[in-house]
Amino acid sequence: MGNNREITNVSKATIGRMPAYLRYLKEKQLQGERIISSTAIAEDLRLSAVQVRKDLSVIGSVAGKPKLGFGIGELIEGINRFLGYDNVTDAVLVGAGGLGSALLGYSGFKNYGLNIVAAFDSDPALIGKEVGGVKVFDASQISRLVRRLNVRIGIITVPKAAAQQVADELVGGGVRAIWNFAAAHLILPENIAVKNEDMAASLAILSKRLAEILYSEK
Amino acid sequence: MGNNREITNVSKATIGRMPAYLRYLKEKQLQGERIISSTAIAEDLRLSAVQVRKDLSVIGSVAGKPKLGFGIGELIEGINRFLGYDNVTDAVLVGAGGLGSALLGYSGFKNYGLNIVAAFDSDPALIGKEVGGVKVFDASQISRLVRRLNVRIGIITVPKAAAQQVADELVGGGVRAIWNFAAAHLILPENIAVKNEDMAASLAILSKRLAEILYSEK
DNA sequence: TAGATTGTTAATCGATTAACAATC
DNA sequence: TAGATTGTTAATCGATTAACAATC
Repeated sequence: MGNNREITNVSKATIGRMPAYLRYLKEKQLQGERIISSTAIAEDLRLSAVQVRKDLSVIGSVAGKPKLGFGIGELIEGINRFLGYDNVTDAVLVGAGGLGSALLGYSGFKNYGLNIVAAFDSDPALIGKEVGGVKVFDASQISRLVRRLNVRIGIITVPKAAAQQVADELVGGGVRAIWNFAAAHLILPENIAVKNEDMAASLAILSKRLAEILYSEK
Repeated sequence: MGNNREITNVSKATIGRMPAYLRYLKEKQLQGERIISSTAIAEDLRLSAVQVRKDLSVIGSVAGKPKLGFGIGELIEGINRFLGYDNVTDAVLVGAGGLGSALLGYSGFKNYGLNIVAAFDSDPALIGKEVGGVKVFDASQISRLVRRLNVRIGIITVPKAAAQQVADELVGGGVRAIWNFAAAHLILPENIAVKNEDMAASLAILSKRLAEILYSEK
């Protein structure tokens, strides 16, 4: 995150595919490959080769070589830089219940440039404990602690009913980006980045696709 | 899920917004409202009024009344039917670890027409136990049990390395739709619906937006 | 050199938004 | 009736794909 110097005129779709490229390329590198063509990437990732080339072109520093392809190491380095994985950003998580503690226990976020430095909950049984190596504080301390720790990213994993208030407190403490796992749509100022992780939306899309498939076979 | 009679020519984007409309309308209904205009919905949900009307138009049965707006009860019923929430579909979940047990403990899926009837794991400490009221079976039984239970939806919450094999076994048992929470991209036949829940992709989009906001203020 | 692959410009496709007639 | 709101057609915007020249 941190210092992505160039300002992004890159589509959300492209940004969203970058982590998948990164995972794929790392795997190839592990298998001892050093060079790969957009055609090969496209085939394995079920994309079109043009799209792969267009996506990869946003990593300013990397250029493919006609006839040969792209240097895998170079691409990995470029994507890491593009996504800001090279310098870690601090975050806090609010709601150390089921989903919250699952996220706290997930060690992979560090690879994605995210470091959860504190958690909050209103349950006295959780306050003061550690979950996934992260200390849980009283939810009443959100604004104060977020400000003191100078945190810019907040993760919300509280029940729907509490989500808006939590969001307001995070923003009050200086948070500028909210990753919202609650099934509630938050009302926030324009200059706050919000990403809703709407499970119901995902499930709806999957279910409709399933219905289509089953229907088309009848 | 179940019996969505009409075949969907509805965009993924529209389908994805439906659960948000539903939540919003239920809330309004709870507040005692009976009628609402597309303008009001749009304002609260930060959408455009035209988009709201276009989205709602896919619910064949519902028609708004010029000057008045839409009947809230009618809309709720229509969206429930559209999304197939009126008849529940069975699913299985593989990987009863952190994220898996969080999902098993989440009672809300039933409202979304999803009923998790069995879980699987390879950890002997979990097999035979119940998590969130759902029994955990040995992962070696996936295909057999899925077939016997006649399940069509599989949820994957295993580590990356195991995801492809689990997917293959689910499909082998007759699953036709996979909700994949593993950071792995699955290779599956054309006629299987897949929805990847790629946390890294979401986080990347959020981080880029944050970087833009912070940059634009400097 | 010949052939494979890149990188870019133009065309297409899909989704959103603007314009406006219909109507309660 | 007058005014607000719906529903639809056309225009715009954004993302993907096709076409093709450049090049190692």
